[in-house]
Amino acid sequence: MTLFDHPSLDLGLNIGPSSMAKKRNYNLVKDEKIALEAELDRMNEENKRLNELLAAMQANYAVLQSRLAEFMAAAAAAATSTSEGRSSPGRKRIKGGGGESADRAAAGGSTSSAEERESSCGRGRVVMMREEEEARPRTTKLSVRTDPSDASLVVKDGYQWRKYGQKVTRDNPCPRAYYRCSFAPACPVKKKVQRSAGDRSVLVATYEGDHNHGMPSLAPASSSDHPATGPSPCSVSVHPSGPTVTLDLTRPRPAGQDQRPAPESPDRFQRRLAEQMASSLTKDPTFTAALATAISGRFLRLSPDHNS
DNA sequence: CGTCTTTGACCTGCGC
DNA sequence: GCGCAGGTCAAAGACG
Repeated sequence: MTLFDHPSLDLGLNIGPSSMAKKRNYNLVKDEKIALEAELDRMNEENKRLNELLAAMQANYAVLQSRLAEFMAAAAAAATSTSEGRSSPGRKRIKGGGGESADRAAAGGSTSSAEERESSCGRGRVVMMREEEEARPRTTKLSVRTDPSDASLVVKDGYQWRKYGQKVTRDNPCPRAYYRCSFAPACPVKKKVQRSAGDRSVLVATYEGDHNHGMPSLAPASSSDHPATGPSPCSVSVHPSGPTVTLDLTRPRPAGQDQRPAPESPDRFQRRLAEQMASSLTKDPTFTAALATAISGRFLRLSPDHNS
């Protein structure tokens, strides 16, 4: 299908030059109008269905996220009870109470027995897990595919970061970069960025903590920092076969959004999605060229030479 | 001149 | 206690 055949690009421009030509094409235009209205109805129906699907997916996402948080907290609590309850060989007493290192042990993954412990320990355990969860800074991971030739350890996520260190770790020959949020002086969020050991084209960013301020890129003054190559879940491109909208819902959200516990309302999400699509389309030179071709094509089709 | 990056030194926790 | 590894500090230099 070419752009000219695409129903959404048929702009309905009645630019016929003479009344004779209009009369001749009256029936044709009428048929076309009916067909377009039918197509519009169909699209509206489909849009409605997709909206419902999107709302359902958002609900599932929220449920999964809360389950994951509960599961992680259960694992941490299980590890704590292990170090307190029994003697753990090969592990020294931890400075300052041992909460942090217990968390690290849990992050390492003693998760197999976590669920059964949770089920056997009852409600008091759950309350304790909640308290631990609040005390511990939240960590999220974000993988971004980049150009393999690009050696920089920069993940554009809309926030302003200040690099304060770089280190080569044992398990990965690629250096790990350490960043702090520099937008607000008191913002406790830290970020570690390192190339994946398996796939060098993938940057893995680990975020720690929650921002105590809004997203700087949402402010008009600093819009230049908006992620151009960042992990936007939506991308729009124009192919010879027509415009293509790619929505990658499998990817995690950017840090600033991901760290908000409450999911966005469907209305807000749709608006943001529409803004992103419109922005991508208007920025894409191939789209504007295709649009110009479609309009000029429409002009030519309605000219007397082409109607005879 | 202010901000940011680089990089070696230092600190801290963990395993032996 | 020592060594190792990850994380952080801070001085120096680059850059706009």
